[in-house]
Amino acid sequence: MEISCKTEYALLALLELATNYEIGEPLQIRQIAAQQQIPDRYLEQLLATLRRGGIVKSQRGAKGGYILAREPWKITLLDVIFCLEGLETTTSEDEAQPKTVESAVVQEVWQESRQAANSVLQKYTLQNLCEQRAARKQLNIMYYI
Amino acid sequence: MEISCKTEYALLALLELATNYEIGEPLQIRQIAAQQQIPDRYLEQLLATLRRGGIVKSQRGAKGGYILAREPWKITLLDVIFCLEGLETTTSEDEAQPKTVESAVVQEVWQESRQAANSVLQKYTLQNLCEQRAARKQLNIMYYI
DNA sequence: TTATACTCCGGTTCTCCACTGGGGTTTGTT
DNA sequence: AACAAACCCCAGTGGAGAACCGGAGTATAA
Repeated sequence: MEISCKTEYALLALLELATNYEIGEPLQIRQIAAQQQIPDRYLEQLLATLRRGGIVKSQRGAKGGYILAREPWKITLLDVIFCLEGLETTTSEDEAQPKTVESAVVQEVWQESRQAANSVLQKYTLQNLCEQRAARKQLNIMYYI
Repeated sequence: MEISCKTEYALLALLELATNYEIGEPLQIRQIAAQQQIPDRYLEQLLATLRRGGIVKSQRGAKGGYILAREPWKITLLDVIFCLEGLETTTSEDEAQPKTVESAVVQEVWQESRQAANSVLQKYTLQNLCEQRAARKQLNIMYYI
């Protein structure tokens, strides 16, 4: 139940893109990686996944980089998770049919619990996170006064 | 976010123990393993963990086996999960302090989502699962009529 | 044309999970 | 007391996936 490194990297990068969204200019991988301390070659792969998932758009060539594919308040955290982790598990069409009545019951409860977690993740958008970050940075400044 | 094999095995075994709880006689690993199609040497380790966590009690020697440490309605699914997966992650005292404000915000949301999942798992006890199983078996019988 | 920046592909290292095996030790039964 | 059933501890293996790294392209603004 730990937050995976991959997901955290992706969200940190998306936060950078969200703050730059209104400017309209693309952010480059190098900049994001340096800002958030992420290995750049790895971040490259994550952004490629996000692009295929329709979360971000890429601009090739000089002065290129990445931009959010839509407004920050239209991207929920659940969108991001699904894009990153949802595909691989459902590709091989392994429905994992429960064989016994017992395991069916267990999996039902599990699904309900996962649904509860997802509904929380659906509440939050990149915009929300940006606001929370701003509020928290204000707090940090006040501590130093 | 998949249910781990370990957790499912443990819950299936505990369901067996819960149905036998009123009888008072211990159930042996071999019996549980055969009933629920679990590798017995692996189940042995899981039951040892559950014993150290105070979920089950063991009776050594001939006619020995395992019994629930308390009544089935006093054991929640969250108890079981914590016992199985909670310890290992917190042993090495790696508090994983978020370095940046951004990652702190992300982890806060993550924690809220996990809390939502946990509160669902806390609602359900082994007793509940037994009842659901019984209800579902009735359904299965009706399909055959 | 050229430098920039993304894109595709493959490999490597590392950790964890599911599982197996070989010894023990405890304890009820005979 | 001897025995066997059953738990108990420790150690190792194979496969899968995660986190990276690197090279060789390819598109595109300047």
